Parts: sequence; structure tokens; C-alpha cells
Amino acid sequence: MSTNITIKDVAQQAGVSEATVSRALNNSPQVKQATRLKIQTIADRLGYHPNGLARSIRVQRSHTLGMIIPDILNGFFTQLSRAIEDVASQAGYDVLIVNTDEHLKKEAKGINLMLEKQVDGLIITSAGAFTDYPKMLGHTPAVFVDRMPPANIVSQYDRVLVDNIQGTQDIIDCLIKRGAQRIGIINSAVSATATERLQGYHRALAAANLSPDPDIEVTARTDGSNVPQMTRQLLVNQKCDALFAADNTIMTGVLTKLPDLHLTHFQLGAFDDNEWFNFLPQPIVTAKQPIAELGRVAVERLLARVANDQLPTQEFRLPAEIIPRS
Amino acid sequence: MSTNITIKDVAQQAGVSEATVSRALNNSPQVKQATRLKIQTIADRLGYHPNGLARSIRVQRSHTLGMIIPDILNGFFTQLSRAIEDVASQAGYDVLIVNTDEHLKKEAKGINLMLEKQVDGLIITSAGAFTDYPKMLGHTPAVFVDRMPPANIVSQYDRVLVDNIQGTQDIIDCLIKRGAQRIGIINSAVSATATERLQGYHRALAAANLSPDPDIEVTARTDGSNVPQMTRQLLVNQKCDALFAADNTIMTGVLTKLPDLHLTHFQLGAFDDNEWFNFLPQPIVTAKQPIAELGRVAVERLLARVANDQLPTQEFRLPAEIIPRS
DNA sequence: GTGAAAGCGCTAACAA
DNA sequence: TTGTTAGCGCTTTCAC
Repeated sequence: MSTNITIKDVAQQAGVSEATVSRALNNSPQVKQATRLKIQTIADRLGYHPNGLARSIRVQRSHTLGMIIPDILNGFFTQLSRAIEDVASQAGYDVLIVNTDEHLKKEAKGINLMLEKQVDGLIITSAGAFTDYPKMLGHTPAVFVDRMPPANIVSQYDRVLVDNIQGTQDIIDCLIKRGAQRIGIINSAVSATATERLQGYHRALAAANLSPDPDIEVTARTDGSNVPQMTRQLLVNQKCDALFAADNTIMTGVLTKLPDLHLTHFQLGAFDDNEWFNFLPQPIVTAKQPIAELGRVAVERLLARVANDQLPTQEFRLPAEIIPRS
Repeated sequence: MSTNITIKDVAQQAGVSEATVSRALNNSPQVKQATRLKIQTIADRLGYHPNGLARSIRVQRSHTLGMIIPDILNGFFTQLSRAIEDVASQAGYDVLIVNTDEHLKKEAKGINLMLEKQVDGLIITSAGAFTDYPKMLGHTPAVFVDRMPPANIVSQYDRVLVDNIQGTQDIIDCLIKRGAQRIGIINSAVSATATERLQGYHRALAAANLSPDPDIEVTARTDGSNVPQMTRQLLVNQKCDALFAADNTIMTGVLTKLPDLHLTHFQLGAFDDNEWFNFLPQPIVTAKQPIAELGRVAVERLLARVANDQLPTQEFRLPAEIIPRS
């Protein structure tokens, strides 16, 4: 915040009014070509940069979007943020990012910060199943991606997410076709997601006439700390011949534990793909989320809602692509 | 930008002046406890959020930092951005990120955008060896991380980066100790970095009385497209018994090619560590950058300069840690 | 301890 | 085609 040269300086130098400078620099059609040129030259010479904050406050629009994610180090959110930034910047918006680490307080603080920064809209991957979003957000448009808000208010917001049931079903299906008979699942800590993925798991079992076993259906902690131990439990104690990890952080936990186990015959499946899986000795069947698409749809919908807050809310459900890897 | 309730509304409801509300909400000591309480209650009830833009424009400080990076999908920058966000947010700043894809135009556009958004300072990992930063940046403080600005202006800015020479030397050293006699290098496309890493490479060779061979010193394209072919060239045609990749994207390219080559005895080294390397069948010796430290130092220095623009510019050189992996 | 008034840099009526 | 004026929401003297 050190650009001390303002529209007034340009106006004085050019011998015109501030209004004319503003018009010229904003390409208003109603300014004489000669004037515009002179003004532009002078602005360049002075190294003038318009003060976007002043403009925003005046036009009541910041051209900034806020994005709330658990952790950008998680590959899914890295890719999502990139996609969102790309689409947003194409539309003349930039993006403010806050990492919550699944922490409700951090999320609340982040949202507040963004509201103060007057973001035009918010893209949220929720950490808080119990957060009162309508109260927090006020009239600021928001779309939820991947993680849904609490069930009682979910219909008040636009949502963009993957088809968890189908994606999971395809993976389990593939594992079964390749001979798996007893497939353990380490499910996500995110409840809405977990419910759907478990459902896909059960559907695939049913379709193959395999009966589910509660003993081999477990749920990871949010921080993933219990995943290695569960891996052992399922693959060794419970003698599973395949293991399904419900997201990429869970799979990372599984991979950490594997070498200790000295197993030879078992299969692996995971929701969320990862380019590094290609380099691993053990093939992993995955459901690859259309992350770029998720981001694109989310931003487009958000901007549409910014332009028209009367839009009915909607859920966008995108298909996951199975990557068999054999 | 939909918060239509302002300080004025709170003032009216509370029966005080706007000034008093402002003071109360900013914890000015000179406002009566009772007044402050009443104001805070009313502000809460109304769901009042201060307009940060208006404040910024008034106090001439945005409490926002800008960050220019090539691509957040590159693990190094993912981690760097996280570190920077953490330190910045701790200090009450948030950060705006722009990806340049090593594109000069995108970088210029991004910097302009940030100047318009009135960022208090900029953290830059430069794409442009030929960019005229002093002209672009004006008086906005900037610190360069990892990628340095052009040599003729480098001393005008603070810089934070790793000890490339030592890091590389340690890796090559380790490879030699383990028996390597002919170590190929695929160097970085970033010239300043490449120069230093090559120097470390040569030093290690010299220390072991191995003579360098220009035929096995090659440089990757910025987009890494020629890396797979170079991998084959060095490991097969040139019969290298070890390969050093000068950064993590290069190593990814190497790994892509390896399976085709069906080689059994060779070693791998790389600058930049990656958690996924732990899961690979082939051990990789790396120099792990202190990324969190780089980010922390960069933000701290930047904020120090924001507070005092008379600070002499300085270079911060941090050590890399060798991860031998055998 | 509180209020009145000015002004940060900009844009948008309304005039000329 | 251009200038004048008002005001976006806030903080900060300067009074009282």
C-alpha cells in the first residue's frame, strides 16, 4: 500500500478532471480519443495504478472470491484451488484462500475475515457439520464443494460434488472381478461423504452376492492417525484380501503401514486418484474425481449467483472416472 | 459484497456516534465499558461486519500480502504457500495467490492485480529473468524466494533461498560413496538455480577425483517435456550408473521413463524431497529444502520491511537437509 | 468519554 | 465530451 500517486495526480498533470481520468482509464466510450491517449500516456509515465479498494468500495463489488479448505497440502484441495483460481481469474476475479485444518474456529475466523474483505462470494469445503452457515454468511453467496453443510440447511445452498456411490461401487466391483472375496473398508471421517461411499460399497457387495461384515467396516479419524493400525487389523487380523481406502489421505496412511506387513496377495482400492500411484509397485484401483470440473462448475455457479441472487439452489453431481491399473 | 449494514446502523441503534462505534469495536481504551458493551451487543445482534476495504483505504494498509508462484500444483510451491499463509495469518495478514505457469505475461498481470488490490507486500518466485521489477513494483516491498530476480537488480531486494551448492554436493557425495562413478545430471531450467546446483555437482566430483563429462550434463526444458528422453540418453546411451535430477518436477519425469528402461543397477538423486519417494521401490537420495523456514523467513522479512522501508536488503541462505534413503 | 467533520481514492449522477 | 458534486464505510483529528 505505497502507491501514493492517485487519480488526482493524473488529472492535474493532464489538465482534466478526475472524472475524465476515471472514464478514460475505464474505457468509457464517451471520452475523446485524444484525451484518452493523453491521459493514458501520463498515467503510464507516472506509474499510476488504480486503487482497487477505493473502486470496490464505490461500486460495491470486490471482484474477489473466498475459498475455505481444510488443507491445501491435501492433493485434492491443491488441485481444486488451482482449478478455481484459473476459472476465477479468467472471469476477472481473484481468490483468497484460508486453510482450516478441519478446525471449526479457524473456519469461522476465516469466513469472518473474508466477509470483512468483502468477498463477492465464497466457495466452502466445510469443516463443520454443526456450523450455522446462514447466520455466519448473511447474504454473501456461497457454494459448497465436496463437503456438504449440515442436512437441515443443505438445501439453502448450491452444492458441487462427485457421485460417491457410483465411484465407490465401480472400484469395489473391479476388485471383486479380480478375485477379491473379503474387502475391508476404511471410511472417511466426513460423515456425509462416508455415508455415500459406504452405500456404494454395500451395493457392489450385494450385486456380487457377498455379505457385508461390520468387523471390516471401520472409520478413520479426521487426522488419519489410526489408519496404519486399522490397515493391519483388516489385512492381517481380519484376513481381508482387499482394502478400500475412502480418500487419498487414508490411502497414504495405508501405504505407510504396508511394508511392515510383508503381505504378498492383496488388492488395493481408493477414492481419489493420485499421480504418484502410477509409480508404486502395488497397483491401486481408484475413482478419479473430475476436480477441474468441480472447480469450474463451482465458480461458474457462484458467479451466476453473484449476478442474480434469486437463482434457485441446486446440486451438481459429477461422475468419477475409474482408473483400474493392473 | 452484500453486507449492507454499516457502522452507521450500529451507531443509530446504539444512540451514539459512528466515531464511538469505531472506537468501541477497535478496543480503543478511551471508551466507557458500558458503552462498549452495549455497542458490541448491538453489533452482534445486527450481524455487523466491519468493511475491511473502507478501513484499508482509510488507514492506508490492506493487511494483505501477494504471492506470485509458477504453479501451486508443484509440491514445493504447495508447501511454500501453506507456510506463508500460516505465518501471515498469524500476523493478521491474508494472502492472495497467483499462478504464473512460468509465463511472463501472467506474472505481470498478476503483479498488477495485486498492486491494484493494494497488497502491503509481495512474495515472488520469479518467472522472468528479464522482468523490470523496480519499474513494475514501484515502492511496494517485495521479497524473492527460491527464484532470484535478474542479476543487475538482485541486490535491490531481499532474497530467501536454499544453499543449492551444499545441498547438491551432499547428494552427489552420497551417490559416490555408494559406488557411483558416472553420474549424469539433468539440470533445472531456472538459470540461477541451475548454475549453483551444477557447481555443487562439480565440487563433489572434484572432491572424489572424478572428471566431469559435458556429455552427461544436460538441462531440462521449463515444461519438462524432454526429461524422459534425457533419462534414457543418460542411463542407457551414456551408461551412467547414477542420475541426479535438479528438482522435483524433473524427478517426476525421470520416474515416468524408468519402467521402460528395465535397468537394475543404478542410483537416483534429486534436489527437493517428496513424501511419496518413501513409497517407491527405488530409493532416492534427496536434499530436503526447509520449506516452512523459507516461508517463515520470507514473511517475517517482508513484514519487517513493510514496517520500515529503510531496512538494508539482505540475502537469507538456508541449509538443505540430506535424506540418504537406502 | 463522546461527537462533528474531514477525507482516504474512486465512480456515478447530473449539469453544462 | 467534460466538469462538479456527492458519497461508498471507515478512522481520526479536534473540539467539547
